Amino acid sequence: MHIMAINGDEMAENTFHKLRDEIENGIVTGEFEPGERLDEVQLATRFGVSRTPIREALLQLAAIGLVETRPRRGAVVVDPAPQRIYEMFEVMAEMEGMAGALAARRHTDDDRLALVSAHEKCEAAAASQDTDRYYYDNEVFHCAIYAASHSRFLEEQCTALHKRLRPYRRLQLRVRNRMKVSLKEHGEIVAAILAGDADEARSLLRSHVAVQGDRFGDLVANLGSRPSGKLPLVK
Amino acid sequence: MHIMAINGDEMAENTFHKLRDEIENGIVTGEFEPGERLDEVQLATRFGVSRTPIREALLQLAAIGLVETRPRRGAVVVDPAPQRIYEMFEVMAEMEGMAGALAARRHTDDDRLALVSAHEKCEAAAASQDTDRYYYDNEVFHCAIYAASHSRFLEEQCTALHKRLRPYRRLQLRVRNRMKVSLKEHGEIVAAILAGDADEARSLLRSHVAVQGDRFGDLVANLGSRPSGKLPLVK
DNA sequence: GTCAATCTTTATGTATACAAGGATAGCCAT
DNA sequence: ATGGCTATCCTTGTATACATAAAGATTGAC
Repeated sequence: MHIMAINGDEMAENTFHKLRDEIENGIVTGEFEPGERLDEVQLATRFGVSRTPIREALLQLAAIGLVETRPRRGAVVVDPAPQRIYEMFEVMAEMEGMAGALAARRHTDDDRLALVSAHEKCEAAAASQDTDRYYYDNEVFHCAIYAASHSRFLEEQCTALHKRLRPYRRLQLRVRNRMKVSLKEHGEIVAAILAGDADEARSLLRSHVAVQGDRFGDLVANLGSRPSGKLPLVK
Repeated sequence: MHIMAINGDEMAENTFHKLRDEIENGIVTGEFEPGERLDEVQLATRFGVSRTPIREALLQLAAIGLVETRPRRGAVVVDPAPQRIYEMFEVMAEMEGMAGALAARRHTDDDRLALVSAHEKCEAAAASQDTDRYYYDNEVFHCAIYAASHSRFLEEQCTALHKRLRPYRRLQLRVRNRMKVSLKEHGEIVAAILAGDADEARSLLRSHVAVQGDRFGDLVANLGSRPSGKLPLVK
């Protein structure tokens, strides 16, 4: 009798799975900068494995859209233009709005608890001016909404996009007072969802996530201060 | 026959690229049935290559969500439950609605031409009762809307989801009169977009794509009769 | 001194080899 | 005969080897 510690989701991962998560994490964390070349042998030696699982990880990341591969030229971390980042937020806003609308209609008691709990944690983080903690709790909050939509597929799509936008979301928090404003919007969103007001939840979430008006300018401005943009070496 | 505009970027693909497209095509075509196991050596011998590029192709397809890989157990074609298919259409409806809304606001003269032209081709196909042709022209029509949204990212997302839903969309066309109804809706959608009525375009596209009410029942019913007919796909 | 062509080098892409974990079938016990 | 255990085989997962194209360096010409 083995004790199967595997709970629904399987923890049994292969090497390339772990590598994929590791590299993916490195990308959204910023350890691997946008535009940076991801050398296979370099990564292989760094992680103490052969090139094979590295390649497999990189190809999966390429399929997701986190890296780009040019034939015979290897993989580089994607470096989306501001326009594209804007488009991504635009789509994200729509999907979150959808999730909120569905959540307003379909949420269960458990969802209510999770949502309120996540919101309270955000409040605590904001009260203690802990940006990092707010950054994390904010993610939990949004994921709670995805879950409450009771659409597994939508939840997956939202989570994936959310992950890709992680670096830029973080930049946004650096804008003055953004945390306070964000928290206030969270409160209204929770109220709308709990009240079952789908339309209100949708529009609130849409504008909460969208990067419009000044916020787009703020984002672009912060992009510049990013250590990225490896300038092509002038010979 | 698409006219794949080669825009500066080279089409120079590697073996695993071609294999990926080949297998992906086989999946959406129905050659590889849902739930079918994809044996690596079998595919390797079939395509006359080694296991390496096959694995790379399968892993990319796994990242996209067209196949599932269980550790040490190989890859199988995903076989989504009706509930999940419904969810996918639900999300697709929202995204198409968004594309339509953006298209209504942002479309250029070229977009108008492409849209009207695609619509007319659909009319011709419907008039000649050519289901296969309608199926293809319908895709072109929807892609024209994505393009008119002038959001490259949204366009990509829509195209990807559209591709994944291909098999089920085809099933829907088998429902009596669906082609006629679909065409009528297209006409209204075109009118709304050309008129610049974003809200109308959104709601029309939403209900055009969504699988609600009877249509969900029709879909599920047709799912059962699937394995019999390998879907001939107009390429 | 600059530019270009060719050679060298280095990294990618594919094939093959090796290791290890399931699956299956056969055998033993109840 | 049936249930469980074990041994074998087969497939996946990873490492290594080899081929080839692209980037860089070196040398020669103008």
